[in-house]
Amino acid sequence: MPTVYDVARLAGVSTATVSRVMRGSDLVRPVTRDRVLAVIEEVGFVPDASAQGLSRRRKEIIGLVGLERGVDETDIERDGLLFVDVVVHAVEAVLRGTDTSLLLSFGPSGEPFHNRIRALSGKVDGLLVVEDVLAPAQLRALARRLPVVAIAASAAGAGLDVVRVDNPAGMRELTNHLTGHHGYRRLGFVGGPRDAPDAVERLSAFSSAARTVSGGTVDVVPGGDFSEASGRTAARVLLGREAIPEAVACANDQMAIGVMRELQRSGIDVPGDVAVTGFDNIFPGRVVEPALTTVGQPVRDLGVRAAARLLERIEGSTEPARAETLPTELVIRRSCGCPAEPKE
Amino acid sequence: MPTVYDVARLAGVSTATVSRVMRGSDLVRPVTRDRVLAVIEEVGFVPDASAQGLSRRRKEIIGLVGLERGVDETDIERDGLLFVDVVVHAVEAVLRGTDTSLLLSFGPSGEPFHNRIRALSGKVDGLLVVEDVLAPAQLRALARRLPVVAIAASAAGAGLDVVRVDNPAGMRELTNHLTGHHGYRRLGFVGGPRDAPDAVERLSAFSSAARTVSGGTVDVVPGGDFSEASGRTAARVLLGREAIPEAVACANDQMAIGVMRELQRSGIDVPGDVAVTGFDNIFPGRVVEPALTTVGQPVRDLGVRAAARLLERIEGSTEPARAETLPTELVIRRSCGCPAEPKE
DNA sequence: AACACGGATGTAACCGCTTACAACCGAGGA
DNA sequence: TCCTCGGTTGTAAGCGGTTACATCCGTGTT
Repeated sequence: MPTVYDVARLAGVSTATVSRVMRGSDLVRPVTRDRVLAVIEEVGFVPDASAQGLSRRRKEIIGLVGLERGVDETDIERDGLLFVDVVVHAVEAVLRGTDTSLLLSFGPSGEPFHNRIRALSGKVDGLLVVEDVLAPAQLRALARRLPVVAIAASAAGAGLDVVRVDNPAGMRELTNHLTGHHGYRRLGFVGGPRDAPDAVERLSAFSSAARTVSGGTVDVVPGGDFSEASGRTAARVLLGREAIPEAVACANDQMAIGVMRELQRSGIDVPGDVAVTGFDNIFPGRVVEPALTTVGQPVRDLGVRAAARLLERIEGSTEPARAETLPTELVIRRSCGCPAEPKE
Repeated sequence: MPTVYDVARLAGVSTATVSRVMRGSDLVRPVTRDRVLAVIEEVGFVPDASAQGLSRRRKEIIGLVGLERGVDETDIERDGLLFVDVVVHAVEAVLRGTDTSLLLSFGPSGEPFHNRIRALSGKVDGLLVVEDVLAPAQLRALARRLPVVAIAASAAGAGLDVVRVDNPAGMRELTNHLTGHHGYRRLGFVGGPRDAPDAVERLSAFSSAARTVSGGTVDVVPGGDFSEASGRTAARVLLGREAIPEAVACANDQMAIGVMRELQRSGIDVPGDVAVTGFDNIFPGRVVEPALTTVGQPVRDLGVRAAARLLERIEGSTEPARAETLPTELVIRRSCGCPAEPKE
């Protein structure tokens, strides 16, 4: 691999000049610049990022760490992809306008992954942390070492930048639709993983909203893992109850799809006998039968805002840390009992 | 940020010893090691990866570059996620057992992205290239600079490691099912992007297989972009034909779903009037009505094998470059005209 | 003609870690 | 007692860029 020294020698200049050309400095005579560029092109010189990073104290890399949920490989392949991947693509899109790249790492929360993240922190200029991969204390320790922005994390706590979605508002809106517009009273809820703050927030918002209407009851099936399979399991649990709720809300769309399919398999009509709703507004929810009523969240924006914020921090922004909450949107389709939408 | 020098001073040893402790060398007296570790823990020392990389000539980072297709952000969010993301997760899973991390970058093929990749090559020890992001010549130039493994690339050409899927075999098997088992003769095909070698291979395999049966004709609608929306567009094109094919195969599942939905919207029964099939076996294909008959490909394995191969190359393996072809699997569900599967 | 000045270029120190080699130390052997 | 030897630790030279500072050179001044 050619180095600046090789280029300098071949172009008959010093390494300083080569470096100046690479970085686009304007105090190089055009004729010199061209000579250097020609050599660079000829030998295919690409600067070593480690050397640059060491010298400039800037690696031009940010990291993103998130949870890897499915234990079953097939699950990962089929179900687990949506949330974090959308965030990744959004972040990458923001980075496309800069010189920095995205390093990523997934893992199950726990000691080994924590160590991995620690080592990773030596490779990057800043870190995006998705959901609760780290305990609050660990997160805070990390944030002392380098800029950190949390995405969809519960640890809104003091002095941390967080970007998240307004789960309570979305859930309230959905609940009002179910209890107000449709008049359902006996409600059910299929919960998600405990380490997903989103899931926790959704459940509590649903419960409290549901209980404000007179006669509203909530039958909670906890402990899903956001997969379609766990939705089916939850449906079986509900089928074993004395009375099945009139409407079942789920902590995310995939579980909702699982619930619907399992109910249908048992001859129950959705939404005729039981209404089912999701949360997230992912693609499959549009194509299932009946189409899924859900709450849409601006996942992509989540990534965009978090990336932008992190870049500012890396640039040295010192404005106080702040939690940014993005709005959700109720998406009414047919699984709640509403008629088919006119459009489409 | 504390450095080895700080740690060395505080522990009363030399930087060499600190380094030896960090790297787990066995020629450090246990008592010394413990003292050093205590200091490391206390000051929260994390080695700077740039300095390590420079010194060791190893960055412990590999890159993955792939195409970003959807121009429309919404499309990306809803449709575009599956193939490359599965690969990413698979690669990441392999890396989890090592000290190396994954750097990734997406972009539309073209000059700007090529430059980005070039710069990126200074940050990594090796590169995974998904589909045809680069022209063969560029790919080859890259491969001269550092280890490269191509995934699902057409450039099987000389001297390049490639891991891919046996599209022709899968397509042949599917075609045989349609023409043999079901006896369809007037066939249609909805093609994918020209820069997706998979799409190209699938089309040509389908065409040649279909034409080997007597009376087999193929009505090709080219130029889809793998999105559901482009499937709908293709369906509209087919609806404008004098005669709609008896069976329409699509270059991927998402387009197949689009085709089905658009046909159904026009009152056409699938599979009663027209059979539709996909390719990929993604999650939504299982939940649509009718469930989609498709060809499953081991996307995850693609990532796993490619990552493993790249790591070997980085370790210095000099065995000759080789193309590895993974098998596909016919997944029969209902959209081809077969009755519902007994199980599930 | 001597001199000041500013633009272009070169010199060399430094970024933080690794590692070849040197130095040191205590124990065992002659 | 002196030497050898193996195990432990220290010294210092890189790794490949960047950049503060020094140097050089051609003009314009006086």
